[in-house]
Amino acid sequence: MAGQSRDNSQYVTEGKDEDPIDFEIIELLFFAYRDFTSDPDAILEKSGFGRAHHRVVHFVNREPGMTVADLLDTLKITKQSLARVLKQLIDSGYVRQVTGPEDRRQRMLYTTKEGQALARALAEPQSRRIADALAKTGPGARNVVKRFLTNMRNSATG
Amino acid sequence: MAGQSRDNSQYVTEGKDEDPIDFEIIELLFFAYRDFTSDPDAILEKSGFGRAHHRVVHFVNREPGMTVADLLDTLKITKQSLARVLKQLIDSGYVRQVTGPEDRRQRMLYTTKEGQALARALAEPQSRRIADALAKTGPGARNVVKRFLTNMRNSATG
DNA sequence: AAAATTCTGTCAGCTTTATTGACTTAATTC
DNA sequence: GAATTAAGTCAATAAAGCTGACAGAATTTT
Repeated sequence: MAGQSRDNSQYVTEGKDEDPIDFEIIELLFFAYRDFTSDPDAILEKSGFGRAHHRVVHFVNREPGMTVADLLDTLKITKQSLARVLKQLIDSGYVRQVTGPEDRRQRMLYTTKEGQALARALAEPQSRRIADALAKTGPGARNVVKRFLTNMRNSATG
Repeated sequence: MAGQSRDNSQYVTEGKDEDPIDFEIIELLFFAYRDFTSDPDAILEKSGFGRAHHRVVHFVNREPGMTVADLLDTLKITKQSLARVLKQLIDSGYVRQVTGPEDRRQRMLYTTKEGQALARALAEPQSRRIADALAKTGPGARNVVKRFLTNMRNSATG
């Protein structure tokens, strides 16, 4: 299978009788998301936390009082995976638990003030990146992007 | 939620009149990307591969003849991380290496026919998801989304 | 020609984030 | 009272990344 001046025509199956694949947007999504998630990493490193902590702080902050089961369902990870991360956040004072007022088996989750500040600090560069990108894209971009992203979800219906 | 009022003043550098944070699009991006990447996972599981393999096959397929260094630069991972994944793909017959015709230290990477088929199979559900989402979003969506995603990248200039 | 650098590959060990399975405690429901 | 549920924990494992160190082959510089 040698060397130079190979016959590469075998690889050019692109666009024969097959459906075209939207490689362009697939790649744009990959790069956009990679850079988007790189924003908070510097902050997380200082706290000794990782992306898993980021997600937990974010969602608890967004939906105060959510239970552990709620969080598991949102993140779609296992209880044991969450346990480590959640414990660290609680021990560090970013998240606290309150026994459910109706069902006392439940633990309702809340961010502390520090947790809120952390969530905000992490979201801030991401929010700025989004705002800049939308501004560059033009008026009306926000609405289109919002609808597109919503439609990309599994549960999207319209 | 009766809080013990601990001294939480450490992180409270930003007060009440803060910039609004675009939590909405941050979350939409998270969910959209999570579901988007979940598409190929079923296929990968059958092959015994993971997302790392996916990325390698994808980019080698998109840019045939790219060198190992090119790939490292694209993926932004280390040589040692790539090594494991790349070796498995070569051993399984999805990717092959050709000694660089000019610089013989280089290894130019190509997908085999099987590699092309795999790349296509992985991209297909993602492409369909994108097409459906764009169609639901409306005419002109593709262009707006493309510009937005481009602008989300670190290197974006306009 | 010799030395330095570059491209690739590999060994060894570590970290983060996830997994499954099994079990416990406490609280609620049947 | 028994069964179920919410949460927590212990143990073992896996995927995918990391750093550091080193080696072979090829190229470039001196």
